[in-house]
Amino acid sequence: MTPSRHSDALRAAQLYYLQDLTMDAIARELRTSRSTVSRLLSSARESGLVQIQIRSPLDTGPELASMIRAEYKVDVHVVPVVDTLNEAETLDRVAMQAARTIGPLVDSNAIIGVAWGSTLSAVSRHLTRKITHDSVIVQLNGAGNMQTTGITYASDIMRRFGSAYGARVEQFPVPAFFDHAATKKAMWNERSVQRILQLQARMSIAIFGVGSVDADYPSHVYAGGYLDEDDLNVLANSDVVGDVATVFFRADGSADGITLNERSTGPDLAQLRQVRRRICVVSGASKINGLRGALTAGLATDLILDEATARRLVSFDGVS
Amino acid sequence: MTPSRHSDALRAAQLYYLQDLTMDAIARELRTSRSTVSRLLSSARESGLVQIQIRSPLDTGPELASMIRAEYKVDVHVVPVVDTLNEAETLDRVAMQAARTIGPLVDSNAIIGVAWGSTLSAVSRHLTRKITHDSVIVQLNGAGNMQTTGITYASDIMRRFGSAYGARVEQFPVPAFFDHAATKKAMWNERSVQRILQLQARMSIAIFGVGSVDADYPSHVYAGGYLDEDDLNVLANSDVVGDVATVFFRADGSADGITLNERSTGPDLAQLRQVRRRICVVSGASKINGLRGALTAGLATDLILDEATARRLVSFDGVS
DNA sequence: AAGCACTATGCACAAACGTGCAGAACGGAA
DNA sequence: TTCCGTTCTGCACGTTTGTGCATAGTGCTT
Repeated sequence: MTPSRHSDALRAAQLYYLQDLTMDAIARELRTSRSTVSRLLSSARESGLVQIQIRSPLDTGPELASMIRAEYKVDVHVVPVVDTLNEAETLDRVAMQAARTIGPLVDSNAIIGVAWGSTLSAVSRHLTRKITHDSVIVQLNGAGNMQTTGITYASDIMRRFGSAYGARVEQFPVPAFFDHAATKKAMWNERSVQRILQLQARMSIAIFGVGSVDADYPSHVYAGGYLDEDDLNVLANSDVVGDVATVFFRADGSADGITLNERSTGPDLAQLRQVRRRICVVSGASKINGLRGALTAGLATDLILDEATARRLVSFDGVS
Repeated sequence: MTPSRHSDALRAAQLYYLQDLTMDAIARELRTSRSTVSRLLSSARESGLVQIQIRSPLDTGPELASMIRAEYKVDVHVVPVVDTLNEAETLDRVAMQAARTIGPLVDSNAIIGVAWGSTLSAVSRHLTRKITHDSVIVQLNGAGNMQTTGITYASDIMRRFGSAYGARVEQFPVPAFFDHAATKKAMWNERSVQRILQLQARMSIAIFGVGSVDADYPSHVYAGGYLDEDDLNVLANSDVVGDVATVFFRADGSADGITLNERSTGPDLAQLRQVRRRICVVSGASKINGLRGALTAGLATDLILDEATARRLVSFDGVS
């Protein structure tokens, strides 16, 4: 009974959230049982019919969020955590809040660029549904590596985004890094690749994590067989601090002359900065160096991170 | 303890609405009692920190809302009502939903034009707080009449808007109608009046009800001593169907040649149509004729009305 | 320092809510 | 029509949440 059920859900949501009736009262109004109303409301939230968002006041005293906001000119969402939480639990919380924060930003006709990695994977698992039209999810960078084509991992993430927002999914079926810059150049002229690149150029939202070269638990990129020994050595001996979508940068935000980027498949930083809404999700204080670089480079317009990392971000700034 | 209390509220709201923790769990995390958390969350909702909104899908089958939307090109919010409700209860519901719907549209630096009348009065009583900066509430039309200066009534409405959004309030201290068009012309050149007019010209949101000449319970305008016998007779014998902010119009949406408007203090229809967001709130099916005129005139971008009126609106259209 | 007015807190109880479960209703397929 | 699988519904129970009240805390005045 999808037709009337949907409109019942809308009605119930209006009465509950907009008029503060109790479920009991709504049940009487809809001539059904209270439990059904409870379920209608669940499905209304579930399907994105009801949107709950938290607008952190932009001016709250000298707090973490506002300090970071002032320093880096980004919209900050600090996820509260308690120190008894471990890495995985923290990631889960951050991902959940990120998913819910992204929801309201997504709209019809959006082109949403999505990177991959453990952070994005976690986020994708917590997305709340929201019905949109003619939206597209486009993969930001290739995911193939020397062992696998990377299909399953990255495409699961993409697929979850797609189904949460009812959007078309456009994969980017190339390796994360080419072995030879020349191959990349050649591929970039292929029409199948051009199509993806042109979508990327028209992105209205980009969502990504950051990799940090010196993280305690190195990101997929640094550990997952994407780069060989030589590459890793070069990285370690350079002043690269991290990456976004497999594009590397230094602490000062610069990326020029980093040869690895010539073989990488992610959007270059200048192009990324063109995107109206660039959402960076970070969990785990050990990513701090990569994060600072990304912020300095102006890669993000919105930052969602856990409290512990936020604290380190500002204390570092104070020291330096 | 406003500083930490506020940030506790934010934290609680994030944990509750964004991460689905129970209040109990949040209480432990904040080292306080569950009841305090309950109260923190109340105040977070209360103060507009948490925004709940319902996005009615724009494409739901052949329903009331979408029929009206298609016909008049407005964003429609139909307020569900049961037929056991009387006029006053319906108005209350509509007003409540209107207030909550308006909330998310208000933002910092907004200039919000507000009319007066029983509908607006009801709406003003249900506004939810939302902190904004440098917003202004500006009165759309004068409220003085032959008995009183209209100060208390209209200014209560304005004041409530102002305090809900933390906005400056700009009253319009003139009568609703001048006795002589010439006086209006003269006053319109006064600098004190000019200031208000210029604010009105820069409005980003306008909120108003409609008056209908043949309503069962005539609006304030037609009954409150704003117009004398002669005026009312002229109206009754003309083809005027209603008014918005004391500016009259015909069923076809036209207003040219209606002499009363030359003495009225509301913004003329062309000017009103310049406003980006024009929110019309209507409760009570007897206002149908005025409403149709207003919609035909393209005065509203958003319409909030009760279900019964919505139903009559489309059935009329079907018949004619 | 004491007194006072006001606000915030936790307790305890009542109200409101979510959900497993069993039965009803529905929608094909035979 | 009957059967079976699926979905929807209401009940009953346990959990979660709101709130009046007494108490503790806070800041301001004298």
